[in-house]
Amino acid sequence: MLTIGSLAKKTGTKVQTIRYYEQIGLMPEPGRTEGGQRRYEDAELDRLSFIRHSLQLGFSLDAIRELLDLSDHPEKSCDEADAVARRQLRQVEQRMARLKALRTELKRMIHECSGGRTADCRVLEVLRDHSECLTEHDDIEARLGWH
Amino acid sequence: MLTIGSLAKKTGTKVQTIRYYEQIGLMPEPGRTEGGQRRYEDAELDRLSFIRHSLQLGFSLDAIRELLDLSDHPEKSCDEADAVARRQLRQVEQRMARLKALRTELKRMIHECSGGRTADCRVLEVLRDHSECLTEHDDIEARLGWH
DNA sequence: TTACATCCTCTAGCCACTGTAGATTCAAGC
DNA sequence: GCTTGAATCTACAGTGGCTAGAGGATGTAA
Repeated sequence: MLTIGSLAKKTGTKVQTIRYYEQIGLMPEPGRTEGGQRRYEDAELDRLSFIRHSLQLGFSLDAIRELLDLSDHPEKSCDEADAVARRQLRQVEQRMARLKALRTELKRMIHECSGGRTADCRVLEVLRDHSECLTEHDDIEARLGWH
Repeated sequence: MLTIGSLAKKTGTKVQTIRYYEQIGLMPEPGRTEGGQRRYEDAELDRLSFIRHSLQLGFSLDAIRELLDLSDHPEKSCDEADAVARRQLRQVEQRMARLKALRTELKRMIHECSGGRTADCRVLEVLRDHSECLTEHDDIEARLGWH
């Protein structure tokens, strides 16, 4: 039997975050003491570990919900879990490609700037004039995805 | 003289976004018609282009505020602008390193999964048990940064 | 003048939390 | 049994960077 605080410590989660997961239905409603405090079993520790680890691998809470559901049904085919992971991999690769382009542009900008007054600053100049960019980066998408 | 709609079209921004930038003080309050509609000058078009382009390069609105301020003072040293860009580069490189580790782990997970029932699914297994991971990815930081 | 696209303000929602306020409960020491 | 103080409880507001919608006013071309 774990208090919410020790569950938090064991999983590297904040207490409020656990309550938040319960609120959005990712964690089940746990048992309570007479006084109304939450008490957790090992199954809930496992579930939370699963959630946190999946988050660390970049899955969204929605994707995690899907994965948990699959995990709860051992007799189902694992094709779906596989598909979720592949989708995630694709996203990661897209973000990497995008970051690579950004890095190139930033490096060039910084490299070309040789100090002096902001009036002549290459960094600011490039920011002012998109046409100075070598790479295209017109689409600002997936801004809520992180990493 | 541009309406907010044509400014939006020219810069690839949504109308509401422009109003939002005004609200947070990133864009100045423009002139208005008698009826109260916003009308923009070329200077404002330039400023918005600067903002959008910087966003595409991954700068936060706060960093952009700083850059705009520097750009408004041509006599200042450009060291600061340089520093902002370098900071951004560092962030981009950190995110790339992190994504690379995630990609490795995801690929391994997917590769090892050979179909069948979810009970035996390697994807789910790895998610369940962190110790199966080769790379470390304990810190979930910078979740608000995107790309 | 009439139609209708565009504009206005205001509010709420997105994700995945985080922080705070003020009240209650639990466990250990006396 | 009593006191203390840490941990817990609920409820709500805020983060970044927008986005969507309601409900009404304005601008412009035919």
